[in-house]
Amino acid sequence: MGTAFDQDTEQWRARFRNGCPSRTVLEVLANKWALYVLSALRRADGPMRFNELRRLLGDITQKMLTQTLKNLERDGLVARTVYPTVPPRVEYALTELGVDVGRLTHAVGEWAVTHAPEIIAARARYDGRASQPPVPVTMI
Amino acid sequence: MGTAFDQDTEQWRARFRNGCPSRTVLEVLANKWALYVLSALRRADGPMRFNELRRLLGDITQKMLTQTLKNLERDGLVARTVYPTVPPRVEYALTELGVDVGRLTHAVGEWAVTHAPEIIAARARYDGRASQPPVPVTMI
DNA sequence: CCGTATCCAAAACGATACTG
DNA sequence: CAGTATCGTTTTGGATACGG
Repeated sequence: MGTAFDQDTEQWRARFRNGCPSRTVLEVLANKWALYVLSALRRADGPMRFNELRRLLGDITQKMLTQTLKNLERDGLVARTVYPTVPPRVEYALTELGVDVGRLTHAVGEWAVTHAPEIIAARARYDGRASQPPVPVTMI
Repeated sequence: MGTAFDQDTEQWRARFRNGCPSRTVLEVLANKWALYVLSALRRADGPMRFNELRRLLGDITQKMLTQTLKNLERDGLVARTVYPTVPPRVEYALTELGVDVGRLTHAVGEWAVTHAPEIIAARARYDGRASQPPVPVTMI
């Protein structure tokens, strides 16, 4: 028969078997550009056009911007509005949920500002203090 | 000459050029097993041995557990202690920074519990409500 | 202007076999 | 017990060309 410990363990395990919301949220944010697109839209505090985003982000390719925006739209974080003009005009803006995610990423950023230097230092220690490039730690 | 807007834009861009701490933190958490290993060590609230972790996590391979622990150790989140016995005994525990990351992931989990269902619903809407598998949304 | 489609390289992940 | 080494698959990101 299972002990009380086994039951707790099974409960704990169940959270990882699939559908773990923490994982879902991290999947949204963990790809290369999502954080930056979100930040750009948050900064704009209003709708932005496709090429406006592209110029702001600088070195993102069309493919990756399209893909990132599509994912964010799918996840309900960004709203896409198409104006049927010629040439076409497409605007992107944060949804309510997107604004809320922005608060979450801001919290992560706050934590990062104070603790990422410790992570970077730990890495330098682990890597054997050989030829460490000068890392700017004052950014967000 | 640059306008005030251009200067703000350049400042904003500078945060993405490299060394963005938010990115650093997400890199730590975004891989497949880090969150779960962290959670296991947090739950144990003390040192755990390699195979103890392996059994608890269930379907992780040796390779991925080794790799994940190595990364977490490199990032200063987990402390590895080797006892020179035969057979060898190796213990893993959260560092202070690891405990602190635990608080961060807990915050993400809290947000996820309340909002991941909205993300999942948005995906279902976007995907055209075709054959959605029953998703358990009450987990962490 | 706002995308798609295609191809390619690199990285993450997993299965399996072997070692002090 | 606690790993390392190797190999194959899958996923991710980027470059380029083309279309409504």
